[in-house]
Amino acid sequence: MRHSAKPSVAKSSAAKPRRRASRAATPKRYHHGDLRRVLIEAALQLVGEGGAEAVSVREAARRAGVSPGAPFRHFPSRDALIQAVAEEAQRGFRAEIEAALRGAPVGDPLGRFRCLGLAYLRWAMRNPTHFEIISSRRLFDHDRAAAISKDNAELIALTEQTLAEASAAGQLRSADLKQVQIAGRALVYGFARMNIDGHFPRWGVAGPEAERTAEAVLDLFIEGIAKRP
Amino acid sequence: MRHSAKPSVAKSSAAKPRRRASRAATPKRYHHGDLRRVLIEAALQLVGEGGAEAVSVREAARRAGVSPGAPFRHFPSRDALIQAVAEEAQRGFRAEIEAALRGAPVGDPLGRFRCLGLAYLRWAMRNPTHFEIISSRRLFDHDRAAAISKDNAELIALTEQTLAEASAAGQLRSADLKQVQIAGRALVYGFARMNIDGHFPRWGVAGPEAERTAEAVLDLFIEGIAKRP
DNA sequence: CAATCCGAGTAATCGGTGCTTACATTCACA
DNA sequence: TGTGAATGTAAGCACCGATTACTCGGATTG
Repeated sequence: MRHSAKPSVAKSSAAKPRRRASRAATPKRYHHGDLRRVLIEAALQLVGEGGAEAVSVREAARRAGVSPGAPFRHFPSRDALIQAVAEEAQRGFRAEIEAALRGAPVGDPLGRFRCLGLAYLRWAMRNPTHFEIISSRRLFDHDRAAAISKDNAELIALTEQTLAEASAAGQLRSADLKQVQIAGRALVYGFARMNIDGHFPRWGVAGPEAERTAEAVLDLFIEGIAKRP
Repeated sequence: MRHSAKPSVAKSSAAKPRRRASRAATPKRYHHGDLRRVLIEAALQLVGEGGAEAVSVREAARRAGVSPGAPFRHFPSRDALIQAVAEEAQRGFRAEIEAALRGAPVGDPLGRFRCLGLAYLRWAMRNPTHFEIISSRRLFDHDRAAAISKDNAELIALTEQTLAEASAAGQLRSADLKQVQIAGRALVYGFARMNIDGHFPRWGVAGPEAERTAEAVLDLFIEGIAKRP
């Protein structure tokens, strides 16, 4: 926020300095001990409260009980802080995808493709702020975040490969795999963003219902691309 | 932007006051004449340059050649300015949709549905900043923008009705029209947002190619929901 | 034509923001 | 036990949105 649209989030849970677990307890130290970690958590909290643009370095510092300049010892800029949050989120996302893939059917590529889509949607619905922060290019410089770009490229390659296997197994109707892949991505991305952007209330999709709708929509798409007798 | 990430857009095309067309020309007047209009245009320009969050009242005023406080005579807040921009964008969007619908086949509901999707995608691809500003709920209060909400509801009802006609004509495979509608919306919305959010470069979709890809992806979806022999 | 009303501009100011610099404190290792 | 590096604070810059008191000048009147 710029300033006065958020007039006073302030002064609530500030001033609770932590220290290394291996040290004796003294309630107030000059050195924080784990400020970087706490700042990331505070930023994540701020994302959840008002969107990624609402992350303010000062407010994060305030919540960490530290002076406004302190965060810049750990992050060269606000963007770098947000990028760190994004890397955190990306790790969680990747873990979810890989877990889902481990539980996917082995001899059924299209079924694996469905699992991928389902994991994508489920994670996005349950962690909308995390999803938002890794999805929009404007929030930070994706080119600098090598880990995130690499992760994304690998996941894209993974779906590509899965689709290719499905095609080779004769499970697909269309021959243009690239179009199928982009369409699938647009579908899940669009669904996840509709959730973030607050479209679902006017579509009559309530919160808890959204995850089931997500699955139904994904199945609709997959039936659409599958070869039928 | 918050401040120094955009250090000096300034001082370029400022100080060109306009006046009512029906008046004689005097190059500098105390009263601007059409400040509201010029501010909306400047804001639209700013959206195009740095995203909707980069719209700054001061910069808009600067480009209109007017003092920083002047815009608040026309808009009670920054959000109100952005909302005015959004209403402008929504008018253009609606006009595009209606034009496409006039040129759509009459006896072919699914064909009309395709026309709707195509118009949506084409407008979104050609006016990404306009699309962005009406798509995200966080940028302004949609509930206050009655015109936009009404427009949206009407367009949603239109696609619903078109789908119902297609279903009645036996053109659809699935019986759950609501899911088909949401899936279609997620597809086109996701595609449009992928464009805005800068995803296409890493998908190997270049700029001019995007519009053709959009059409192909839409056709893939429609074939997927259509009843086949 | 002159007086005046009031819409629409200016100038100054406030608090909030990202970020930088100079300084202070503490930790960890020699 | 010192001492340098790491990490905090304090102060201040430029910018932002928003408010207030003022001032200008176009249009409406008598």
